[in-house]
Amino acid sequence: MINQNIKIAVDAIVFGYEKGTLYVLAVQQRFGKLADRWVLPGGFILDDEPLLTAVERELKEEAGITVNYLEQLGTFGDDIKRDERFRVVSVAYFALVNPKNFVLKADTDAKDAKWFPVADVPQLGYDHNEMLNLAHQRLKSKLTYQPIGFDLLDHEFLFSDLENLYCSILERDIDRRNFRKKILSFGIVTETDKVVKIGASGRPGKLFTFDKTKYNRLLKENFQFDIRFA
Amino acid sequence: MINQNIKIAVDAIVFGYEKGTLYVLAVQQRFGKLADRWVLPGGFILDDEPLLTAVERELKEEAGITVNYLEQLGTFGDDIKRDERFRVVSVAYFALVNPKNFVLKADTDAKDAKWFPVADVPQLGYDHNEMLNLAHQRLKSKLTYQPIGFDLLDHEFLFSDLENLYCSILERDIDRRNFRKKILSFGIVTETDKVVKIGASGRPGKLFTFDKTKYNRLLKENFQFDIRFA
DNA sequence: GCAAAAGTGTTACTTTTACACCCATGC
DNA sequence: GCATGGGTGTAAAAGTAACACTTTTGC
Repeated sequence: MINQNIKIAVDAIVFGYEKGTLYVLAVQQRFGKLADRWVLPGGFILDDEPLLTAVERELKEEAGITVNYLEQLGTFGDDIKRDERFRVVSVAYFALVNPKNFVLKADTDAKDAKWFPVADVPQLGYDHNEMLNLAHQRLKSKLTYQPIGFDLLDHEFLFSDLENLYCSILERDIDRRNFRKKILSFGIVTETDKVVKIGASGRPGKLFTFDKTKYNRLLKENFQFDIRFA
Repeated sequence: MINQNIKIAVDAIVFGYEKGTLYVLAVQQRFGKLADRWVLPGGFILDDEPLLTAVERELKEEAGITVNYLEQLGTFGDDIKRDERFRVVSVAYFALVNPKNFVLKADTDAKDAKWFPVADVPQLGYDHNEMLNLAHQRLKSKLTYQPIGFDLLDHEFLFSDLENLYCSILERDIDRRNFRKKILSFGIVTETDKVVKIGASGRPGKLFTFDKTKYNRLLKENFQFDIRFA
């Protein structure tokens, strides 16, 4: 049997969105050489634990959250000194959550857990800024060909929320009329009969929901979600 | 220091294309419980070896090839019994090569190395059919938004070669005129002054090359390669 | 009545699709 | 001269982009 002296970890890049700002979750290490440094949530996997389970466990333990969307991003194992203690290969996961749904609470390994605006993230430990950059790119491109924006919003949202999410994450202006037309043409966003008003002034707007069931049905018929325009 | 009893491997899904057929490279195991079984080329990584280097080494050792294109596909580590001997997490790589450029030669660990038509692959060891399926999907989708088809063809090729590659891999008909117009409009395919004739009859065709330098230049100016049509 | 956000259509332009005939060669 | 594969243009249709005014509400 072969001998190998490498450890396997998972790390998660968890994005949250609120009022025009994109955030990423970081935790402050309690122990070790990088104590007090901010890093992405993550940790070593257990011998009998699937990778996905490990990420979910770490997110629960280190920040007290359960995400809406989770997919593998990529594995970091080319730099054999990415952890200076010993060799660690890390499988990075890309996750989305609505920050409103949770109060962050650091637990076991983490001293603190916090949302940082992606535009203003400190230097993180290990190669975690690199992971974050990759995830950020993935988020931007995925937003245009998969309806993942809804995983960052409330279950019921205003059309302007969706529009602002796209504008701020993609960092460009979007024509409100064309955007609404396009999204509605897919038929995966449903108008509720609720009307709300946010703030002190302005006309109240209707609330909408994302119809995931319908989306999954359409997928089978070769439907392609696609929003790439000015 | 934490204790972990998990091994890390890499595996490669190497696609080759020739005369309208898509092939995948498999090797026959020489040792162990799966001796004689066909599997994807791959193996355990060394303690001080980057993942990418490990894949390249295994491809060299087990089949004697060097690929044209290599990227990470994904990491398989959710099924903790995917290798029945002990737990192995495997990082799968997606690779493209022109089969004409090499004569396969099995070496060290592999008893034999062989190209199988993707449409007619035997039952492979471990979860390698699953990896192959994922890679096959990736190939199909990537073909439409990245100019990777050229890595499967000769350096100089006929337009009909490119067209047939797209038709056969995407499994649909393509309008020759529209296809040529679109590809040429990108300006990344250059006409050489060579003219060749293949087979016994028909008008000779011009040879073309893919201008990678120009493609990379265009990428910086936000160029988007994109071929999705009937 | 005014400030603020929601809601709504039309037109020009660009891109995509559909489609068929002539050309060069070997036999 | 015919069989085989290479090379080419145009018109209809669809989709995208650009653009501004009216509505509802709170103050």
